[in-house]
Parts: sequence; C-alpha cells; structure tokens
Amino acid sequence: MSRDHRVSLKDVAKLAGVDVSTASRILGGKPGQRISEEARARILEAAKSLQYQPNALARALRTARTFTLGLVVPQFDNPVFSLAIRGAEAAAARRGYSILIAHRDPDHIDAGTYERLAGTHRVDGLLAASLDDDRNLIEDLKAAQIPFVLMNRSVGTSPSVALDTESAARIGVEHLLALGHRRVAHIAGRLEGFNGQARLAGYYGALQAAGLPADPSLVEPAGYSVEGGAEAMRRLLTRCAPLPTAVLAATLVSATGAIAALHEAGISVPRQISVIAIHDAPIAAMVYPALTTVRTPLEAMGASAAELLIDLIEGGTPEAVRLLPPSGLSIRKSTAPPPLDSA
Amino acid sequence: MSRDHRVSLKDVAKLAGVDVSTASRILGGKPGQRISEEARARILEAAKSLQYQPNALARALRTARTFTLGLVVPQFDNPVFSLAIRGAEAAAARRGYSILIAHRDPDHIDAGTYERLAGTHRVDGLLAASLDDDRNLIEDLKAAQIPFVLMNRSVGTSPSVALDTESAARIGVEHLLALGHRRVAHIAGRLEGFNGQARLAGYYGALQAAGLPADPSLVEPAGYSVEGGAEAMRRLLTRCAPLPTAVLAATLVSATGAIAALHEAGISVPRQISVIAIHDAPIAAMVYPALTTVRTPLEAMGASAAELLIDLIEGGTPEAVRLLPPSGLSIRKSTAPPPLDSA
DNA sequence: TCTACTTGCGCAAACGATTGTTCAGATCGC
DNA sequence: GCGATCTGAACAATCGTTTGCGCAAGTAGA
Repeated sequence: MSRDHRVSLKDVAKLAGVDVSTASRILGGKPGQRISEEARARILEAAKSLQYQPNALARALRTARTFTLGLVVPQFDNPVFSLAIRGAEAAAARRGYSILIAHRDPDHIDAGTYERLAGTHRVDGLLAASLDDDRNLIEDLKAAQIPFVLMNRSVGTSPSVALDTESAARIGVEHLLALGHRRVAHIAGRLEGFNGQARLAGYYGALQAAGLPADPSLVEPAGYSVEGGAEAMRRLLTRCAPLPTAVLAATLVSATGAIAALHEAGISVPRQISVIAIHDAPIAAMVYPALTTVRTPLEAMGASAAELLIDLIEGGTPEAVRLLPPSGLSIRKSTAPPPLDSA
Repeated sequence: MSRDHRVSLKDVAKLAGVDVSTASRILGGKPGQRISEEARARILEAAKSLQYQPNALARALRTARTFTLGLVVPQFDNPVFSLAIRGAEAAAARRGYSILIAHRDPDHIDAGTYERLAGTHRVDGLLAASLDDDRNLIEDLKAAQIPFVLMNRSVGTSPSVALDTESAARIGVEHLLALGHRRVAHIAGRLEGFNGQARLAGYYGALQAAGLPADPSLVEPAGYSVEGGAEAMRRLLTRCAPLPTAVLAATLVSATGAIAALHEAGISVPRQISVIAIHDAPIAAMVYPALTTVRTPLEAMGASAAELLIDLIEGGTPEAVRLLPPSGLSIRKSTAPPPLDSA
C-alpha cells in the first residue's frame, strides 16, 4: 500500500515470469480461461506477495464499467434519506459496487448534478431520491439511456423502489380506530406528491372501511418541516368544531411539530389527543411523549433500490416497480383510547 | 449525453481540425499554453457543439489524480455525521471534488475499507470520521503516505478537524451557573475518548472558575444512546444525596434519554432540574420540553475537514489541527433558574 | 542574408488494465 | 513420420487523456 510505486499488473507478471495478459486473465478475467495450473499458482503467489490491487480506473477505462453508483439525495440530514443511504451503501458493497454521493438542492433545479455523475464520473447507474416527482429529469435519464432507479417514489413504469405509504397510512388509522377513536385528523405532507396521494388514499380507505365519513376538513397539508407540522396542527385546532381525538401525521418530523403545538395549546398527548406518525427512527423514542409510529423499511428501501439498479446494469430484466410494505407498528406513548366524554 | 457513442477528445479535435493534444491543452490543460486564438476558438466551439465532457477515468489514469475524496463514517443516521457529510459534500463540490462514501462498522474492525478506497478506487485522500481514537488506522494511513484528515476527533498532530468540545461544555455549564445553579451534574459520553476528555475538562474547568468543588460523583458516563442517557440519569437520581439542580448532557441523544428518565421519576424539567445538551439539531426543538443546547458547527466541521484535506492534497502546508469553537447557545425551554429551596 | 530565437502545433509515448489474434510446441491420428 | 488439432501463453491494439519532444514557419538581430 505504498504510495510512490504502486504495484501494477506488470510487476506481478514480471515476478511470475509471464506476460501481463496472462496475469490479467488469472487475476481479473472470466473463469473459462485456458491457463496451466503451474502458471496460475505462480501468478497468484506473486500477486499476494506484492499485495497487488487492481487499478479500478484503468479497468474502467477499458471496460466502460466503473462499478460505481451515483446517489443523488435532496437532504442528508433527513432520517428517511440517511437510513436509505445506509441501506444502499451496504447492498452495493455486497455486490462489489461503491457509491458516489451528490447533493441536489431540491429548490435549485440543476440537471448538471446527474450529468456530472454520468458523463464525467461514468457511474454505471443512478439512484435518484427526491421529494417530488420530477418528470423532466426522468425524461432526460431515459433519453440518455443511463440505468436509473427512483427511490422513495414511483412515476409511471420507471424502475423505482418506494414505500407502500398507502398501507402505512391505513395501518396507522386502523390502530387509532382500534383504540376507539372515531374522529381522526390527518396532517399530510404535500397532497399532490406520490407519497401525499398514497397517504390520503390509505387514510380515507381505512375510515371508509370502518363506515366513517371522509371529512376533508380534517385533512391539513403541512409540508415536511417541524414548523409546518406545528402550523397545521394549530389550524386544525382552531378550525375543527368538535376537535379530533387523534391525528395521523405524515412523517416523524411533522408529528413532532404537531405535538409541540398541542403542548402549547395545553392539550395532553395522548390523554386528549393521540398522535401516530408514519416512519420510524430513533428520534421517535426521543420526543415526549415517545411517538407511536408505523414502521417503514427505510433501510430496505435503499438496499432494494441499489439491488434493482445493479440488476438493471447487469442486464437482467427485473421487475421494475417495487412497493415495500410497512413492517408493523412501534407502539409507544403517544396513542391511547380517546377520552370518555368524546363519544 | 447519448450513451452508445460518447464524444471524446478525438471527436472534438477532428471537428476543430486540430490534433487531440492541442485540444487537450485548451480544454484541460493549465492556462499557460501557447495556442493561437484562432485554434482556441475553433476548439471551444467544437467542444460546445458536441457537448464534450471529459472522461474523468482516462484523465485520472494519466495524471494519477481522481478529484475524489473517500469518506468513511461509522453511522449515517447520526445527526452529527449526516450534517458533517453534508458540509463535506458541499465544500468538496465547491472545489471540484466528489465524494465516495463507505460505511465502516465501528465494531467490526476492517482496515479493508480504507484500502479499497485508496488502493482500488484511487481516491486522492481520505476523510475519516470515527467514534473513537483508532491509532492503528492512523499509523497505517501515515505509512501508506495517503493524505487524510480525521473528523470529529484529534489525535496527536495528525491533520484533523474536531469541535472544541471543551469550550462547548464550559459554555453549557456557565449558562447553568449564570441561572443560579450550584450543583451541576454531567452525563458524559465515554470518558476515555477524545471528546469525552474534552467535555470533562470543560465541565470541571467552568466549575472551578466559579469556585465550586469538582465532585466526581456527579459525573456519569452514558455512551451515546437514548437508553444510555436514561440509565445514567437514573443512576444519578438514586446516588446523589442532594439531587443536582441541573445536568450537562454530552449529546442530544443522551439528553433526551435523561429527560425521559426524569419524566418517569416525576421530576419536572426545568422546574426541578434543568438540562442542557451539547450539539444542536432540529430534533432539539422537538423534545419536550424543547432542549436548550450549545450550538456546535457540525456542518462546518465537515466542510472544514474537506477543505483541509484538499489543501493537503494540493500540496499546501496548511495548519494541521483545527478545533472549531461552538457558536453560542440555543436557549429553549429545558433550562431555568433552580428551585428556590435548593440553596 | 544568415543565424538564433520564438511560436504554434503535431507526433508519440505513456497511465494500467482487457481482449482478439497469433504463434510455437505438444499431442494425436493414421 | 507427417500433417492436423489443440494448448498455453505472448503480442499488440485499445480505452481517452496528458505531456515531453521535435519540427516547421515566422520574427528578430546583426
């Protein structure tokens, strides 16, 4: 691992007394090569004694394969994405790929990010996580014929791995209904996006299945920030005539904002109003009261996206659109039966 | 950006009617080249019309410079590291570098991670974030003569960017003292590590400066998990004869655990016991009561580490060990004057 | 007008691998 | 014993750049 004279195939070949091409066939080549046992042993021996490490650059230049995946995320400090990154990195590593990360400011449209990754760095494929549906981007990637997988959302038939947010929302509402709640509000993300739509469907679906009316005045968009969640909660508190007894929050982040707003208003969680959030992460246990959540497989989403992308790159014709089901509830302290006088 | 026939320097040169070497000198070379204005214009024009993007692989092969930094982190889903990653990515991008990430399981010692990055991927340098001092690793990197920068800790004179945790701890304690507290406990991380030592020094330093005794029974190690923080708080509650009226927690995570334990014990925060934490992130505002924190420049740490590494790579002889001072307090709801009867 | 620079650019050799082709020697059938 | 076949390994081109060197033309000085 000395820097000044990195050992190359040439050194290995010289030591083993063979041509570099022969060394290459043993060390890097496909298995079906005709090489004598004797030479193979000498080459392996030489490679080991010199601590040979192939130069990925040279190999990539020749073969046009970098074994590198480009990962574009809108925010690193969102648990949804950090867990997904971790899953993707692990899965990629298992299959011999590395990950080149790039940040993409969601507000500042900049297709250059993808082009730099694909054109200059020659990544083999792109993992695109984003908060909203970006149809232009998808068209560009398709036109460029570069393998890509969408993460955290699904658009048309483009390859993607997303969460089954509809089921997650349904499960969340069902838990509240099982506790006895009949008036359940929904603090949504953005209603128009892929996940926003799915949550809404799950929320209404669960209510209807229980024979409850779908009341749009109980739904309040909040975006994906703490403050957004708090404001949405305040709006619900002032607007709703009989207050809801429970709330389904789109994400951990908006749930915590909502809880803060309830504290401010002097409303006890869960005694007066229960709160359940979609997604689970360590921070759910850290807020007060600890949040009951619907567990979603964030890490698996990253892993699955990486797997799918690699399958795509390596030429399989894999199933293209995956939706990962939630993996159950983490019942903590923020949900309870409704107050007795609410009936 | 079509895939099948990527445009190379040869294409540009042909279109401009010059040799590839000439095109290279204009497009990639250093500024001080002797080229006619006329040729330069033709080449630039050709490059633009063909949408030429240089192949970083080929360039790297020739120049032995990849303009890529390897970033090794022990956990992606820790706010300390996700913010640092974001800072590092942004700073690197500003200087034309990309970041290749690798996870390194802190429990599973595996030097291979670094070797793969340096040997196979040929990154220009390594950004090493870790939870504990890893002297072997440092020796290896030094021996390999590969530029590296330690993040979030400092060991000897190795290049590093860490937080001035000692000042952070001191500032935290000073805030508590200013509110009138005289009996301040410390929920520490791990006492032996770089940051653990620094926090302890800051904590004792502030107490001594105020003429207060240094009482080791008020210091309780907790590790870096929510549950660790809770257990440490419980131990303090049972052990300390007059209870402390305030607590300095090593991190956001242990602070939330501590608060949970206080809630369980029926102790009101901040009325009976104040809590202040080191580090600041959105979740600080989300716990109840909202945490007062000492703000530390996590994103700047990542950025500064990347900057320093790039300086190192590009041959400057920059100041090697940086300690970033905290940037003040975020005073929220978890600190208040001590109860009147505590004096 | 002749030498001596300067200028602008092309030639060709790298960088470190992969891979199609060639080629010498061994093996085989007859 | 001789041509055909097979085997194992070397030869050489190639991927897309960068860069030392040399060469022709132009310019200047004497």
